[in-house]
Formats: sequence, C-alpha cells, structure tokens
Amino acid sequence: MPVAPASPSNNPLIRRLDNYARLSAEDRAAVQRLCAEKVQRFAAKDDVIREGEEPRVIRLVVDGWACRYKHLEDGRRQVVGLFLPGDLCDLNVFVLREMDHFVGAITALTLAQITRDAFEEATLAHPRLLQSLWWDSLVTMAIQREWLLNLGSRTAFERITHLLCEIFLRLRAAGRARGQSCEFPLTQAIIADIAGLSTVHVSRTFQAIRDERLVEIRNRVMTIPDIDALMAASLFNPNYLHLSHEGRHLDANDAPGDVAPTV
Amino acid sequence: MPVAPASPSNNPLIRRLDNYARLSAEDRAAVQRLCAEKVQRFAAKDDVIREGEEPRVIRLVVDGWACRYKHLEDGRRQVVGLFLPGDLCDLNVFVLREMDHFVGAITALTLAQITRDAFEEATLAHPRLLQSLWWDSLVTMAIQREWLLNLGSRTAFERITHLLCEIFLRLRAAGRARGQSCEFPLTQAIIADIAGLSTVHVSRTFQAIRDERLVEIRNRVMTIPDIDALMAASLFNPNYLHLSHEGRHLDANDAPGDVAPTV
DNA sequence: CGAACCTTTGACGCAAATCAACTCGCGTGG
DNA sequence: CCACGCGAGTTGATTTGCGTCAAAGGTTCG
Repeated sequence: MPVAPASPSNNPLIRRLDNYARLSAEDRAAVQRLCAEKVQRFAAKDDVIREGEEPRVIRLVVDGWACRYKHLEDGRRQVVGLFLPGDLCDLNVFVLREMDHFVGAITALTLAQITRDAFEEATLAHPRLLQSLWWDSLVTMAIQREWLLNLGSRTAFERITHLLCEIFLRLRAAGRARGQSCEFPLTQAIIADIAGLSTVHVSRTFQAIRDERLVEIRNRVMTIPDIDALMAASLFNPNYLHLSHEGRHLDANDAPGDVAPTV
Repeated sequence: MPVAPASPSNNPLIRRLDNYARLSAEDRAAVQRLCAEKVQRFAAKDDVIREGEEPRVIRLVVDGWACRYKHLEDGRRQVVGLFLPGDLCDLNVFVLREMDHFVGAITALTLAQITRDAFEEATLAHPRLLQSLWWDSLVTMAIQREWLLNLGSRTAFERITHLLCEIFLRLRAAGRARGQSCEFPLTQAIIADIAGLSTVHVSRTFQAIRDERLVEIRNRVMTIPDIDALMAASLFNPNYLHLSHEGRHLDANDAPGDVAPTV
C-alpha cells in the first residue's frame, strides 16, 4: 500500500499555510493534530467570545464564517474583521488579559480550540510552521490596513466591490472557490456593518453592481464573471494578501509542488 | 559610587514595555543594546520604506513621529497607522517579501534598525522581552481595529476628538506627556488623511472642538483641560490600549514598582 | 521680505443617512 | 392549509454631513 499522497489537503489551515511555504508531511500532521484537539460549535449569530472576557486559547475556524466586531455606547456597530474557514483567531492573544472586541458567528460555525501548550509544543518541533503562522498573522494585519483604506478613502461602490473581491480571492486561496464562484452567506446588513454604510445604501449599491454585471449573488453563491473587471472597478491591489508564495525558500523538500506533478 | 538606579528610563521603548510587565535590569540592558545598534535619521516627509520594497529589519522609533500610509491609483491617500516615539515597526515583518504600504516620516525622525539576528538573540536570552514585544504587537492590532471603528462608525467630530485622545494617552504611557499637555506636530492635512476627511472639514471640525473647549493646540503643543470630557465626547473606551499592566504576573523581581517607592 | 505652507471662510453640490412603507420568501403553528 | 410573524431586501422622499472649488489670511523659514 502506497504512502498517503501529500496532495492538496482538505484541511483549510494547511491549504492556507501552503500559500506561504510548502509544508512537509510532518508539518501537516502537526497541523492536523492541532485542529483535532478540541472542537466547539456555535449557531449563527452566537458570540464566540465577548468584550471583557479573558482569551485563553487560540481558535481556528474549521468551518463556517465569523467576524470580529465592536460597538459604540449608542449601538452603532462596526465589523472589524472577517474570519473565513482556515483563519486563525489571534496568534498569542492570551498575552492580553481582556478582549477589547467581540467575535461572533455569522453562519453555523465549527472552531478548533488550540491550547497554549499544544501550540508551543507544535511550533517548537516545527519551525516552518511557526514561520507560516507568523505570515498568516502579518497578512491579517495587512488586511486590516486595507480595510482602513477602504473605509477612509473608497466610495460605497468601491468598498463593496472591493470586499467581494477580497472574499473571493481569500476563499480561492483556501481552496474554497470553484471556478468563478464561491459560497457567500453574508446578508446586506453585515456588509453594511463591514463597509460602514446603511443597509439601505448597500441595497442601492448592489443594484449598481448588478447593473454593471460585475457580480451575481444567488442562493448564497457568488459568481464573478470577470475578476479583472471587478478588481479594476474596486481599485483592488492584491499585494496586501501576500499570496504569491513569498516563503518559498522555506519549502519542505518532501512537499508537493516541489516535485514533478504526480497526477 | 552607587549602581545606576533602575528608575523610569528615558528610553521610550523601555517605558512602553514597562506598561505591560516590569522589566528586569538585564531586560532593560538588552533593549538598550537593541536600540543602540544602528541609528538612521530622516527629514520630515521623507519615506522610510516604500511600497514594493523588501523589509529587512525591524525599526524602532527613537524620536519623532511617523506614519504608515497607503494610496489608491487616483491619488486618494489614507494614513493607516501612527508611530509615536517608542513604537516598533512590525515585529517580524521580514517574513513578508514585499511591503504593501509606505512608512513616512511626519517630523524629523530618528530610527533604530534592529537586525533579525540581534532580535532573535535578544529575545532568546530574555523571554520576558519577547512577551512584552508580543504585547506591543497585539496592542498595535487593537489600535488598528479601533481605527476601523472610528472610520466606519464615528462622526467627523468624534473621529478627531478620539484621535486626539488616543495620541495623548499613548504619549502619556510612553512618558511623553506633562500634566495635561503633550507635543503635537500633526498638521490638519495629516489628520484629514487619518480620519478620512477633507482638510476643509477638519478645519471646521476643529472650530467646533475649540468652541467646546475640549482641546487647545498652540505652538505644536496640545493641552486637554478635561480628559474625561474629551473621552465622553469621542465615545472613547480605553480598553483597546491595554494599558492596565496586564502582564504583571511576569514582572521581574528586581524591577522598580515591585519594591517600596524609593524616592 | 518674499515664498511656501498651513489654516480659515464662503458658496455650492453630492453621496449617503434617515424615515417610512412595502414586498418577498420562509418557517411555524393553529 | 392558511395565517402569521419575521428577517431580508427594495423603493421613494427628504435631509444632512461632508466634499469640492476658490480665494483670502496667517505663519514660518530661507
């Protein structure tokens, strides 16, 4: 019986980290172990952790969508981050004693809890893994910066098309797109909270987007017929996603992608 | 001759990290060595590093103010981060191969360059230091999130007063405030680029702020007569700055603040 | 003492918020 | 099976916060 092929994994985190540097079979096994540790489920709209609580574990989104959000005393709400499958919630958050924001489930959600000890053990034994997790964390910060540019400088039309573009590219990098389509469970109300707009204006803006045939959303599936057109319309510069396999000098020797294609 | 007292340092980074956990004399010495490594100077408005360039070192702001900024193809500019004395530019940036934004000097600027090797050596020998640097990095992310809330949900008046409030508290934590005053070299144009507003509207908003006697700015010095009033006006919740000495369980035994006050 | 840069002021226009119905699909229960 | 409620999306009328344009003061510095 042949060794199990180290082919594209269906583990979303492995897929993601592979964007940075190809992991060895052992690195992958370590990630698998981390993800299997302890699983937690939430219903849509539940809070995963609330402002003021103490963060004790690192969480990994195994399946479903979630977001970080904050709000002002008077109720105005702002989503400040979006978690897609394979995303990590805050490497090393436990350094802080108190959450300054909420994490909430958007859809039904499955999370893996990674304890501090398991994390430290895994990264000590697998330095390439630590590098990759660092990369992930720096990309998260880069996305936050791009969102600042979005809110501060783009029009409503550009903000929303930019967001759709980012979501598609992130999902594709996580192996969760099919051709020009991907799942899309966001309501216009959440998009409004991300883009800092009213739901009414999001609705109107979507009509303009549809009129230009840039994006089609039906049955929780988004289709982008011409990604280049969408990128142009939203002034999208993909450099902030750092998806061009920047850590390739770290690639493991036994990793797929180094060797001749096998199938 | 007595041993030099381990009293509040004039090194801005030490002051800052002390907010999290009190450093030992050796930790402090290690930080001092890092900061002394190689010094670089810039004139106001120079770029420290440009989009597309490769980050090779960690930089520390020894003196002066700087910012991160991005811009859109058509010239719209957005400041996405502000560096005050003692701030670190991106722990571990060298994991990324290409900058996705600019770092520019606001005032005349003195930076310390910290090489990867020196950084790794120092943190290996001083684990408390690594924890403290992690804390700093997580606070930077928290500030980015608060800025998202600012741009997405606050009015022009709230955005600007919130920014002024944040700057004062950050400077005070770095030991750079005197009573109700601190230095304030920002022009209205930069504030506009931070707050996503036009310079004209920043000017008008400042008049309203002055009318309410919340802030006074004269000769590059800002005075806040009633910080509580300013916080109320800007819906300011200081939790995101994580200044409440959250890592106190890590305090070094020989650190000041543990022992009875000496003077 | 003049030039560059910053700030202020006024007039006008527009993008997006607000308020208020109204529709549509969907699940639930009487 | 229909009534009902509810969340999500749409539409129109109106208001408003902020941008834009243009010009005039103020400040700072070579």
